[in-house]
Amino acid sequence: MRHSHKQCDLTSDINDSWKPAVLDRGPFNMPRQNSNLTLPVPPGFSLQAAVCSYGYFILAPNRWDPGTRTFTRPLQGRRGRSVQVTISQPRYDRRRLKLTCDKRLDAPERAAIKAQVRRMLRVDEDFTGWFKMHPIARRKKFGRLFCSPTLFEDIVKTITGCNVTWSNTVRMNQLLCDKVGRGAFPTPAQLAAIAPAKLKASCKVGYRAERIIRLARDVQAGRLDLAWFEKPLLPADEAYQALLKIYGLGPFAAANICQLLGHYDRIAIDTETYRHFCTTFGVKRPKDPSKLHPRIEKHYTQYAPYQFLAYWFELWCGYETANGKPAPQWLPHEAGDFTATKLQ
DNA sequence: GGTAGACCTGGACGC
DNA sequence: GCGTCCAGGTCTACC
Repeated sequence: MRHSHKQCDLTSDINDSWKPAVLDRGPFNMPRQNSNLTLPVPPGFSLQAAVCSYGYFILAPNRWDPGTRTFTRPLQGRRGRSVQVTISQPRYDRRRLKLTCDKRLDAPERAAIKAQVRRMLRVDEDFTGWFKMHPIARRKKFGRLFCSPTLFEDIVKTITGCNVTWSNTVRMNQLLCDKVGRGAFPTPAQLAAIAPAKLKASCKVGYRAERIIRLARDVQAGRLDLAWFEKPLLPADEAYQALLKIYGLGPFAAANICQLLGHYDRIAIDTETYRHFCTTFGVKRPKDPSKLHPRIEKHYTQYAPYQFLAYWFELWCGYETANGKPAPQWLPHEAGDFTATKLQ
């Protein structure tokens, strides 16, 4: 569990600076200003392994550039303004990430941007136990599953991933950013202000519109406190049961959000899990695949409390094999063709 | 508690 | 080009 683990002390804040940018002089040929930040990371940390480890890195507004091995996306700055951040890991100093922001930031804003990056890349989580248990995963630096800068975005992304093909999930997230978030991922306030019918029509989210907007309005009105789910030491089961009470989240979605919160002792079982389990372990797929749940759960008990990481490692390696190259080299259009419906 | 149907979209397929 | 069917997870009504 993320919050029960020993947290790494990576709070030092050195070398942050702002300087006149030469990247963009703007329409009036006036120099703009940006901020360059540094973020300390633990030994052995790999940016590309942390980013290219879970499908959400492909979803808008996230952008991984395989050529430059940099990650870019807008994050929330002060008073909700959008700050475009590019993250790289310099070869000369693997212990720090370089964050290039397109705006000049003050101290609180720098801290906010860093906190979002730390969440996305799970910089503060301690994976010692997992790496000890799984040497192959340790060699591949696999464990930090990519997630979103906010739990709200993680939940919406999970909803858009349910009951739909992956290519459709990609489209929904792109439209949410383009039509609602002005290029960034929509905030609860932005989504709360839209009528479900309008969201359905503009972002092609179908019946999910009501679920997404009800979530946004509950968060916006303070009826749902998402910070509660990120409390240190919150038991995984308590988080799971509370997630199930959110309208639109069932067992799969709640279990998936649990792993995004750093609780790995529960597997989010969907049709992809059935496919993987049956093909990998030579199990005949029953007419009612939900009968496989106890077998799947029992099989991964050997990896407790990291069941989901062990399962996802197998699945992710399978995707890389199917795609003929490691995830950091995938292009966005290449990542949508190897889920359950395509691989069976 | 268990089950069936509806929800929505894009893609595959048959004509 | 058009119509039909299917996949996907959750909710709700019904038994």
